[in-house]
Amino acid sequence: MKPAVIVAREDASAAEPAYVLEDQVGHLLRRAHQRHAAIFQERIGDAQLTPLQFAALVKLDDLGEVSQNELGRRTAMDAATMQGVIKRLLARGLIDRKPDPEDRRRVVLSLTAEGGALIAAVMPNGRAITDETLASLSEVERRSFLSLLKRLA
Amino acid sequence: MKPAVIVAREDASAAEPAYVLEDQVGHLLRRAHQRHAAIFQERIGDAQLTPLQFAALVKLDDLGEVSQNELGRRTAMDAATMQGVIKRLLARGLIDRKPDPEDRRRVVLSLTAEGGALIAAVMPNGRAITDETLASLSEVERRSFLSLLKRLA
DNA sequence: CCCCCATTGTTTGTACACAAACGATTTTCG
DNA sequence: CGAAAATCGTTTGTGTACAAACAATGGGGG
Repeated sequence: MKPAVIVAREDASAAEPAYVLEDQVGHLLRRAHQRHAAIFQERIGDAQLTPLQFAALVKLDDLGEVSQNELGRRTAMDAATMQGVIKRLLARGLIDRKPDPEDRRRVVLSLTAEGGALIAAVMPNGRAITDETLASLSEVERRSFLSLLKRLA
Repeated sequence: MKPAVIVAREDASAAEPAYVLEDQVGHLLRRAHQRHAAIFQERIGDAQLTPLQFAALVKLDDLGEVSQNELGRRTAMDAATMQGVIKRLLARGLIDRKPDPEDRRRVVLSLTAEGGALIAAVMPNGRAITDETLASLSEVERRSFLSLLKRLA
């Protein structure tokens, strides 16, 4: 026999369920992102390369030449963050930077030969990082998770 | 009639599908986390309170008295990050800090009256932030997403 | 044509995030 | 017991992340 109504609560006198930090999206997103960053660092194969730097190189590889702000929009970085990322990639000689003759506010960014070689070399590691991050999910669960996550972002 | 094999590729000569930045878990986690942080800031109701500070206050409210490292473990912050968070909460008088008589390495943290009042006041906003972050998903999708996300984190 | 307004890139200041190294304790185990 | 190992909190250095304010340039609409 089954009771007509089941009431399960942390505290029977509480009007609302408890606020459990570990169950909040924000906390879980932060921890998942932390874990991914750790996997990235361990597997990318270049100790100096960070997730944002990798993203910038991937996009430059896709797009060829772009302005700094444009690249920022494509990689979801704001202008101030972009500043630092670009500075470090320039210092390593992975990207090139020149003024745009058609718009003197702009600078045009592109990969150097070294940047191109590096991104080609570490791209497979990028795939492996994605796989390992999702390793605890089945193929079906991964697809479902990614599709839901995309709708949140 | 159905062909025996379907091969769909970005580039017929490529051995692997393209690496699309926008489809990678890492990028999506980062963007979802960014969006959540923006919603948090706009809705928490206290301009100075950050997600980590909120998390620390929530946990202190749960636990009563804890050491600094213990609180760090419960909120997924490392010791160095904790340092800054604690410093700012102390400066605002939201938490209290005293040496542990039983272990001279430790300091014991707890909420002050103000800290307790603040956390009680903004807790409902915390719930609203979670709701708004997940607003684009149905009830079933939310449960599914959170359960998958928890397994990743 | 010219002024307003948007865009581009830069700087400064605050707040995570973590590695690495440190001194001071406490615990463990030979 | 006493030395080695672990834990606790701190500091320093690098790298995101974003708000806010800024100068320079570009694009329109009156």
